[in-house]
Amino acid sequence: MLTLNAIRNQTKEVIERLSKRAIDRSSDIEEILKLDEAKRSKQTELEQNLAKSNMLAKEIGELFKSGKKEEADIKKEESVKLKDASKTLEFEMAEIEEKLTQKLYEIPNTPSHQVKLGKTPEDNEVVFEWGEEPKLHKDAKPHWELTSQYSLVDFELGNKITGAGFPVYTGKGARLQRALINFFLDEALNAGYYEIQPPILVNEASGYGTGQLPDKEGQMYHMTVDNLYCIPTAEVPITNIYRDVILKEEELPIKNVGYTPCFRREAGSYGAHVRGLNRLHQFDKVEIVQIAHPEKSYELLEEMVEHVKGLMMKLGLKFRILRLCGGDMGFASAMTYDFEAWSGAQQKWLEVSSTSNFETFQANRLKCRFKNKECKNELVHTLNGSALALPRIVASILENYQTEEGINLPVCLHPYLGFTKI
RNA sequence: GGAGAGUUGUCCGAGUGGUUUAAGGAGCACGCCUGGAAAGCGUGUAUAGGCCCAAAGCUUAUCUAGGGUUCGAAUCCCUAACUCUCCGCCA
Repeated sequence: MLTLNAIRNQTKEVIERLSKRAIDRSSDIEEILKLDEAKRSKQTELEQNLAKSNMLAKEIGELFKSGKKEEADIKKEESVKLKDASKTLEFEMAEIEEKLTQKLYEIPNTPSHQVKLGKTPEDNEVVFEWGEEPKLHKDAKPHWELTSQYSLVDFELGNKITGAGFPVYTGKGARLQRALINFFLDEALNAGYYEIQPPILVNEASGYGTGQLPDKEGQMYHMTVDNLYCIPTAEVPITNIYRDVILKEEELPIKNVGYTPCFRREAGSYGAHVRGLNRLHQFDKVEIVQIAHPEKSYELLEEMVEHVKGLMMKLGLKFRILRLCGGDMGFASAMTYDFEAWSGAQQKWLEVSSTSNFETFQANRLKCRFKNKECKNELVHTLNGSALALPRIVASILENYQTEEGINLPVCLHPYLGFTKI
């Protein structure tokens, strides 16, 4: 959620930055400003009333004490009248306030200056590309055939136990998963991240904190009996650690890493592009999260990008980095880099990481602040990125490293695997 | 799941309807004192808002949360969350 302060004091800049999402939000902003003003005038009126009531109550107390009951009764009547007036004002104010927050919730984050104006994925900028086209033999197969040929993933079995999109990893497939998770975690630890193992069910407040609620309610699995949600990403519990927290400036930046399974309903997406491991309801991901000083956040975003880059290079997978255009960015993001791994047999790019700076958008909802040099509380910036999401990495590895004699796994994984080849 | 007890500021802790404008203590910060430190003394010590160009000042709300009773609620009533103890169940 954008801060009212920004909308009020930097109106022009907010509208300008929002326009990069290829939608004009100026009328919404105008409405917010109007509602804000209306709310404030009601509030002033209400508070003056309350101040009077408080004074009267005190006077009545003193009159009672000195035994002047009749005078007290007169003041009582006055007080009752004031109270009615206050109730009306309070109601009116609450009504305006609700409209205001509703409107605020609907406004996406303002893209950073570096983000290009654009509407669709075609407008995204490729900022980096690395690796060579794998030389595959003529019978090279897509990963969903390899997984069944080598008994790595059983989609049918998952279908039986749970449903489509919940694969069962078996044998070397399961061990590859475990190796990747450990590799990603160790790499993050070496880069200075602190490991967290969070709950994978979260409450409503956490959903609101990172912005999954109310807008993306349909994306999460919801346990209605206990009103808990399955996390769609470790970002939700790990960032919510800092909900309602005031940090010391010297604690920043906080760098956390966590592995969790992730659950996404992905309602309405079926067909060829969800084949095999391309899109699942449950998948594994190692996530890096940073809580940053506002002046340092973009530097740290680049640092995170470098970290993910390093992972891809060690895995030896051809990949590219996109800086998303305004229209393709997530609702809460101010700037996002997507990493795409090349899938040699499918001949297409698969998104394997999304690394973003949310600036104060999440921090505002989370109420995560730090005490700055003037001892004032200031909102932090939050950042996160996948480092990395497993299924599509597995797909790329299997497809790109396949030979007629089997699949040669990346050297960096050997110590984690206990075997080198499938 | 059942029964009981609890939740007050950074922390401890007093407080059963009106000088609570949240006592007192500890911690922390600053100052005095000191050769330096401790002790001692003094001052300060939350959050979110509103009025205001701003500051100063004034003001509202916040004693786990949300409702209610009352002229007036930390205090009384209702609901919920959490913590502790005992019982039950359990990897």
